[in-house]
Amino acid sequence: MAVFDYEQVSKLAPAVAREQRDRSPCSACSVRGMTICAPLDSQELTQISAIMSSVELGAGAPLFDEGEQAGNVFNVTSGTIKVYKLLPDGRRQITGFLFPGDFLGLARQETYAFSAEAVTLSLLCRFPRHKLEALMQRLPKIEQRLLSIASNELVAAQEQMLLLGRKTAREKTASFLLMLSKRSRQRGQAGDPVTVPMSRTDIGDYLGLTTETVSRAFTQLKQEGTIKLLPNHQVSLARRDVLEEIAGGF
Amino acid sequence: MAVFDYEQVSKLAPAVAREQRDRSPCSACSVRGMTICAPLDSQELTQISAIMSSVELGAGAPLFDEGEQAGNVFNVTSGTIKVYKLLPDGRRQITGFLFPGDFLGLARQETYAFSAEAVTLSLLCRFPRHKLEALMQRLPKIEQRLLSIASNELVAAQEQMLLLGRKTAREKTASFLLMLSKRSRQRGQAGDPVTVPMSRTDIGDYLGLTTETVSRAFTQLKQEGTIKLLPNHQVSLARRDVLEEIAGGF
DNA sequence: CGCCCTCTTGAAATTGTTCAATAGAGGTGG
DNA sequence: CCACCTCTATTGAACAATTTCAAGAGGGCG
Repeated sequence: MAVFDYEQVSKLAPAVAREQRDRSPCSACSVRGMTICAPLDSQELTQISAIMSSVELGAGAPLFDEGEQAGNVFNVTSGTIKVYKLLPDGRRQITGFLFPGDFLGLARQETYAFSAEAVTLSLLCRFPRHKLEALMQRLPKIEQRLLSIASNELVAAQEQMLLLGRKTAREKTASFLLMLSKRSRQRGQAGDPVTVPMSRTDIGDYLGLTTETVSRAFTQLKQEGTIKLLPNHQVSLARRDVLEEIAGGF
Repeated sequence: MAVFDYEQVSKLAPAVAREQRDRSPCSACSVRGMTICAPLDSQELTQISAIMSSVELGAGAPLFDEGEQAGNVFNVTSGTIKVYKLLPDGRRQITGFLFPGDFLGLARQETYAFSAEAVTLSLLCRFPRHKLEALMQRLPKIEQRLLSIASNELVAAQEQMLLLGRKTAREKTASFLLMLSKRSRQRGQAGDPVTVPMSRTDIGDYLGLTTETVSRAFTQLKQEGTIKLLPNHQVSLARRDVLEEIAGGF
């Protein structure tokens, strides 16, 4: 019986979340150094893995919806997740994209304050909230780590508010590409031909723009030679310096 | 010698921060129940007050600037503080207004990620960061409180991103007034004739609009009878239901 | 190989900005 | 206490950026 026997049902998107318990999944975890698990020793990892289960989501599969009982928190181990809020008439604001190593569900409320959905095929570690909270009592390191994560998210959120409130479409797009590049490097991947797994619509909903405006901004940057659009959702930041100049302080 | 002998030098704005140490200031604190001090008993309050000092800022006085060494964290006890980020060319995004009971400076970085400045005459409690961190080791309740505060701020930040990215000027303005009203009630003050201490420019920089657009939105809401503009920075939410309808999900 | 969905491109419409001028409010000094 | 002065708010008109509406092109999957 294989240890990592994630069943492959999730290609059929939007698919239902698949899950599975697992004996020692953390030892092979490629993102442990960046997650809430980072400060834990192997004995503590055993404790946290005891309350953890795995979830696999196909592209487009929902993880949870805003307003739903917030029973779990998650750690992304592979793929891309988007987190968003809706207005009553359906307008959508994506408040963040999550990549491997990112933590999800920090809000200390009864219900989720946002919805979460897979952009691509994704794997996550799931922790029942009440169990993680119990564990935090014994391992204050986890709580400290969460505070540190929350602080970083707060800084990022303010940066995003600056972008949404004060940057032009062109500046927003440049900032977005640099953000993707930076985060790709943070998790040890290439920073230059950067993978852009999400649709133009998703990018627009993240930047407070329409699909069309995002498309035009990409086209303009491409025609100037600042970026190159490559196959397979790859974008080359041909002139990173120019991009940084345009983005203005990212 | 009076216990609360804050010297009155701050009328001359932009004034330099005034400060003063104090023996037992917390006992008279009117916002203790909402701050980081909330979970502490009187013995613990003594400990935290030992590392605290008071700061008074006149209207317009800066508290700190983005990029500055982040040596202190603060608790607002009276007045209004604005927190903002700037683009290289001077465009400004106000990422939050802080009122009595609010905590400031949570970011766990070497330097402040934003600037802070008094909107009105304000009083704050100041804690040297390294001392507060040392105290947190002994009083994990404080750390838990900070995590709870950070979570709430994160939820608010996402709400603000939805506003900035997807709401119209009219919707933003309605949301803003409701936010002020809600927070006024949270600290036990009237929710209806709400005080709007900040300028139209500040409101614009908070909502991602210009002064003129904010002014026009106020005028329109006034002419419809949804709000009434009263003297002394007061606004009556004559038709709160309509305002909520316009704001859309606040 | 073809179909469907996403992306791109164009033109018109709209929202919000910019520029400009007036009105109002608060504070100061006579 | 009143008049003045300055800063803020309001209003108007022209302009610009982005959105909306509408086709067409491209790419990936079955």
